Amino acid sequence: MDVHRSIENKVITIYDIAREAGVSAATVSRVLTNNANVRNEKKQRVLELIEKYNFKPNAMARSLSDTKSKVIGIIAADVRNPYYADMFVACEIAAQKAGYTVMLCNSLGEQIQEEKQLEKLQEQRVDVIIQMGGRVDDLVSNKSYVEKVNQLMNTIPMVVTGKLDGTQCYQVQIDAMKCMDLLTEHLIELGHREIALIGGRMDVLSTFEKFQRYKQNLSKYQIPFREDLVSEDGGYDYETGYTYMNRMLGQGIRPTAVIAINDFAAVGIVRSIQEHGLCIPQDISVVSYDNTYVSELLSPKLTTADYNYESFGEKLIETAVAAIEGREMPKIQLLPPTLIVRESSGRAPETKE
Amino acid sequence: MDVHRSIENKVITIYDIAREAGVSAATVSRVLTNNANVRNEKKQRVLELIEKYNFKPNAMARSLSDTKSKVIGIIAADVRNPYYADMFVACEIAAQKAGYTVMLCNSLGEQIQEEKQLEKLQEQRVDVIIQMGGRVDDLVSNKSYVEKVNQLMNTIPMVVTGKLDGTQCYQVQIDAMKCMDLLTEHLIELGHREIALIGGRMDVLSTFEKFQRYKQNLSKYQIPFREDLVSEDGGYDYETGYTYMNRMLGQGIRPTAVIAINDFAAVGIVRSIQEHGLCIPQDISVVSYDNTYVSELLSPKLTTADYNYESFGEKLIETAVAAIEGREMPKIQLLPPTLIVRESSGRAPETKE
DNA sequence: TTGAAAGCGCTAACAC
DNA sequence: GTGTTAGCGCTTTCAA
Repeated sequence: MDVHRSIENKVITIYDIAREAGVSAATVSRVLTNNANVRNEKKQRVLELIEKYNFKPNAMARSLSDTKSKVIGIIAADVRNPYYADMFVACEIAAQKAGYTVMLCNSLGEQIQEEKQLEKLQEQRVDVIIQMGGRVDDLVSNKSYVEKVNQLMNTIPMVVTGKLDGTQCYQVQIDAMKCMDLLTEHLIELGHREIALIGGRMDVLSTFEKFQRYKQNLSKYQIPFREDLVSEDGGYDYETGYTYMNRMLGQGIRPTAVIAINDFAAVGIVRSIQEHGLCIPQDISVVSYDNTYVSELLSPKLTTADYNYESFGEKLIETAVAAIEGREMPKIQLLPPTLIVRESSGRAPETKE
Repeated sequence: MDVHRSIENKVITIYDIAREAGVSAATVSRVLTNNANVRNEKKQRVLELIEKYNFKPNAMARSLSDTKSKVIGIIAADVRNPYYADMFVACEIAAQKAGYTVMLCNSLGEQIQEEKQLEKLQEQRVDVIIQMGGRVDDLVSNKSYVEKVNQLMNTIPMVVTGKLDGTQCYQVQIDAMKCMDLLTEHLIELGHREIALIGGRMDVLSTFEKFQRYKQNLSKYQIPFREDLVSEDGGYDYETGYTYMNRMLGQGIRPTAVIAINDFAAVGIVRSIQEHGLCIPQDISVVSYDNTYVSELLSPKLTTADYNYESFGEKLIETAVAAIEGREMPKIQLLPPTLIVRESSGRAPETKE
């Protein structure tokens, strides 16, 4: 017994509208979709009734009929991470502009979840799936996931923020190398030559690329690479930054600058440095990736690489919509980051120059 | 021309399965829904084909047929705020357990957006709508929004994290008064008697309640209420905390403790205090609301009121599902907060005792 | 310009 | 147990 659908409140359909307007359901549909001519007089009558009853066409019925749901499925690693939250909201806004609705699923680091989400979105008959984070970040793509996706892509196109080798997913990525260039060049210009790199796992594509680029950049400026200035595999959280920085400082290793793999790691790094009685940026500069709001909350505020989430979202949706419509798009699109200089980076200490 | 649906990859239906299994579509449907007996032999044949073709039933068709979409619409103010992100993820997890999918919309502080989202979710024929933040936070509910919601509730039940006077929405709220009790009692026990309250707007229900309770608690402990220790209407962000604390300290007003309206405001307050050369908690204690991860990132880590997002999400979904099924539920449910003591609160300075 | 009718893919009532 | 049938609410030919 559904209390929310009493007799006087039955949910109304185009047939109800049609009957009262003295036209056929087809005609009501025509004014709804607005892609066929209807005599103005009738159109007005229909419009008034729609208004009167606050009629909203049933999206399920519509998509059943034209096999397009007008919804974009999004799988994110975790929206509680502001990086994904920023991207998701940017996508939502862009999608709305394009006439689409989004449906968000969080995989929360669970590989099984990712596959379940894929299936769920498939059941919902979303028109396209965008995946950000998770398996698509892997340096070497997971075989069974690739198979799953390939199977799915027989019917639903996908766009990812990383890659998925062996699939035809569209890739919209931030230019990780360029990010590293921005950060290292900024530091080197400030006179730094002992630059640490902390956080991140090497089996993550973007991290791996950053690490490679870091080495290239050092050698470009004739700075020797030092094993003791980079963390072995770590994570992307506060703990990672805090632990590695503590270890480094504890061993008497004193870089003049630290590149954190993201804003969270940076927070841990900053805390460790401050607890060691050192000042940022006077003694040590700290820079990072992502430019989430965390970088503005911290004291000092962080110098960080920004991705321009708004245009990232737009590009993602643009690509997704193009994929739906079967229009050609480049398989890989790289987005340029920009550097946001704040308080956490400064000239290298005198003694080091 | 849909490139993703070539001939060999047509999306298959129960009819395809039925034909190949030599049974009727109804039988396939029966094994799908699993709520009618099917001879085991046939069942197996069907199951194998489902597996073979990786068949996923079309959720649109299903909901069209039984007028239940099994999706829960969620309107949040802004998932980029960790408070909402935590709640959303908790809801998503609870919803999945209950066999539901969630659809998230962010209103982003736009009143028009809120109404649009309502309509969109209505079109999607979600089974229930949960709104967290936005108009449901208003101390005095917006007339036209109430009307809109009442209209909607003829067909779709709603549950809100605040209230909507003049509607029959289910309310699942955090006990704001209890929150304030926790914080003030903690501070008073630590010997504080000059307790400031910073941030928040008085036209927001929970803030208003906190403010009232703050006054009650002071009087309960015979502490005089001082106008100069509370901010007039402010916001819920870093700036608010920073600005008000600066003003207070600048005017020579020196509370021994500050209650921030949320973690973000707390960050601004902490920074202001530190910039004035004061120590937390030795000179001034700072406590806040929400226990988002921000409270752990900050230095010192914040003492804050926690809401147990997991059970909040569960309660929200439980109520939503009950509403869908027409089961009785209390119209108002209050969730008890708990106090998380970290580094930012300590005994009041000696001179003040 | 408009209506009749078929169909989108599924569920459920009804027979057998 | 299982098939037949009738919708669910919309869009879209096809005729008129």
